[in-house]
Amino acid sequence: MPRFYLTTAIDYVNNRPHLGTAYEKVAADVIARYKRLAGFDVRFVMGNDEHSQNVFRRAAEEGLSPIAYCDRMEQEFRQAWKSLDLSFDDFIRTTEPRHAAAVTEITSRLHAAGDIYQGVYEGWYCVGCEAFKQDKDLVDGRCPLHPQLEPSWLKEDNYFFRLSRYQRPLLDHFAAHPEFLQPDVRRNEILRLIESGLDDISISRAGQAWGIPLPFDQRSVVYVWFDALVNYASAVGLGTDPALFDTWWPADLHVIGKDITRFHAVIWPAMLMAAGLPLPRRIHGHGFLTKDGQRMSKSNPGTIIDPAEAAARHGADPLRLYLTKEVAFGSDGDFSWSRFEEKYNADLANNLGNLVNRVTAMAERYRQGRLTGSSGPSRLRDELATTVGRYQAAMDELALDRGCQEAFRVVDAANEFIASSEPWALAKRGDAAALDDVLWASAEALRLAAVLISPVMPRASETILARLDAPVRHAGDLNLARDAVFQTSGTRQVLRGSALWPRLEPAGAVSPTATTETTHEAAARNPSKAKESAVSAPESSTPRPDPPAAAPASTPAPAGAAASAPAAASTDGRISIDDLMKIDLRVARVLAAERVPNSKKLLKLQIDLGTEQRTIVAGIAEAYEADALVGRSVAIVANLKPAKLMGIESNGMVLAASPEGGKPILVAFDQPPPPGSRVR
RNA sequence: CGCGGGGUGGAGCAGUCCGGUAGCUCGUUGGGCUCAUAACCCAAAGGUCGCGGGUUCAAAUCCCGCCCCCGCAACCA
Repeated sequence: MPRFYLTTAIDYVNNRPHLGTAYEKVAADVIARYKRLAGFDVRFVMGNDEHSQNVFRRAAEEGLSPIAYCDRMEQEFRQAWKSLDLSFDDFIRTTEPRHAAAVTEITSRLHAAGDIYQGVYEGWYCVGCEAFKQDKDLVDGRCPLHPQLEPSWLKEDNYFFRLSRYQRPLLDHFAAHPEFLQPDVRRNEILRLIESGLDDISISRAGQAWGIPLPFDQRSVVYVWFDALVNYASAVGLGTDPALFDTWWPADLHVIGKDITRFHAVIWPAMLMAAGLPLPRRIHGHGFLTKDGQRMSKSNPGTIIDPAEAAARHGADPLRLYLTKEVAFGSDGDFSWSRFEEKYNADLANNLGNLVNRVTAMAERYRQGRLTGSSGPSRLRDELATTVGRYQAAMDELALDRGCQEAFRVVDAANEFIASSEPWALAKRGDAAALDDVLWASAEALRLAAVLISPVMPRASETILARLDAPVRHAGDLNLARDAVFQTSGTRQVLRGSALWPRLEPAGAVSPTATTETTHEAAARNPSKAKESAVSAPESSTPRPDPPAAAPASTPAPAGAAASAPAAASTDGRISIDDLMKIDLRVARVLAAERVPNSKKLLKLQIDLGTEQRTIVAGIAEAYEADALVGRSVAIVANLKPAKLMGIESNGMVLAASPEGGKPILVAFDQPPPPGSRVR
């Protein structure tokens, strides 16, 4: 039996999975299931990436040891994936011994091949990010994410991988294997990148505990990216199980997001070349999902959808169908509930679901469910054969959306066939033989549709096959060559059953907004989680709604550089009146306002505080015209340390409500108080 | 000149690499049918393919210039 080994990107566990992450997994699962359907022995691997410093910090924030935190996240991810019916065969975690063994194996090979050398990495290091920063990443010499922290100039003994050596071999490989990286946009992008020259890359970090030690220098750990890539090999036994490795390596397909193509299409192949291992056959960089046209991002909670919640709403199958059929695999796509419902009604309620109902209803009504086939009408049969061929061609080239369309073309063909052959008229006329043929053929068409759709909607497929009394009805047992073929003869006892996908009625009593509410609420419930963790500095005393979990029984977190507990946070996040009085809130009058050139959100305000005038930069340009603010009274924080924004020093902060996902709304007074008045 | 994506009938998209009838889904309108979840089938209306040049016998597609929209980043103190 031919084999097929495919992987998805492993996920950082510093955040919970969202629909964007789920999109990739669903697509990969559809491919995995399709390959099984097509007769391949499939190994489908997913997993988590756990050696990141973000994870380390995140665990500390939650009061957990890194590994305990990762254990918990594994459960969260597994649960999410389970709710989407993902059929992965293995789940790899980079903290597992088998992974460490593989990383050790690869780094040793690279070292032996002379492709690793020692050097000194020096540069600006931001403690907040725990990362080195390039000069171009710094604004006024400071890390934009942590402007209050002084970056430090660090020197670190580092090991480097001679990536530069592989420019030529990589180009040759790309030339010899046009299918190596898909889609073409990505391929061209990467080719240009390689052609422009490759720098050696640092592959180790000194003085960190969270990671896999370098075999030839235990004081350093392997840099997380280098470590993570190896998972594809460790999951099939590199360094631990040679027989398994020989069976499955090289991978047939890496499914990844377009943002990480360079790691997978440049660094990873070069590593493999250096290690003397064969390269994966194909890498597919898919696009991103947006929510209602907006990029999904933690800083925009309205765009974050919990996959399990989404699947719970109308079932995993319809969600899987949407993700597969409505988004071209490779391009970006959008998800919205209104569109989802539209598609649900069109494809599932009106077409596939209705077809199931009408076919089984006729079988029941005219034949007590008993169908017999002798020789089906050849026109329908031929048409279906062609469609199956197109389906296969599309799926083979990973055009999953087109594959789905072909599957639904089978449904259309069945509906057209029924309309044109009018079984109800045959029944009335008493033409039993013709009626039998039509009923049989309709049921066969429906059975074929169920087979073709099984990779996308495995549960629905099985339900339909069961109702049709199909000889093979378990998704895992289906075989395309055998089961996606129109049978001309046989006997079946068909069952009717209830509607698979009742039509969703728009609006009405339940407003569409009421449904979207759930996600908003979910996000709002835990604002600190929804906020991008990297943005909020560890020392910020943001009140945390969820108290740290009870002290972990396992090893306490090693005290890392920035792993210090949040300062001053008292029991429940509340502050004393003394703390409050530290904040000098004042009324100010806007004397002049102008847009900060080249900025999108910033207004430069000249304000009168009664005793003095100041310049304040406020991020309200999206909501307020500069001119409209002049003369207006605003509330400001007067004793905030100055900060530079777009090169302008801001001395204070204007208070405004910041609705989630919305534009700021200034704090206002019902009558203008004198400038300089204290606000308390 | 920051990086990237996009502008095709009312909506969402395909087609653009490799020029030659502008296609699909939804919606709308009319008709049909009654087995079915107000479903299904047939038909129709509806498009300056963002704008302006150019190449060509022929441009949505190739070339040049421009406009607009959306992400991301730089700026939410």
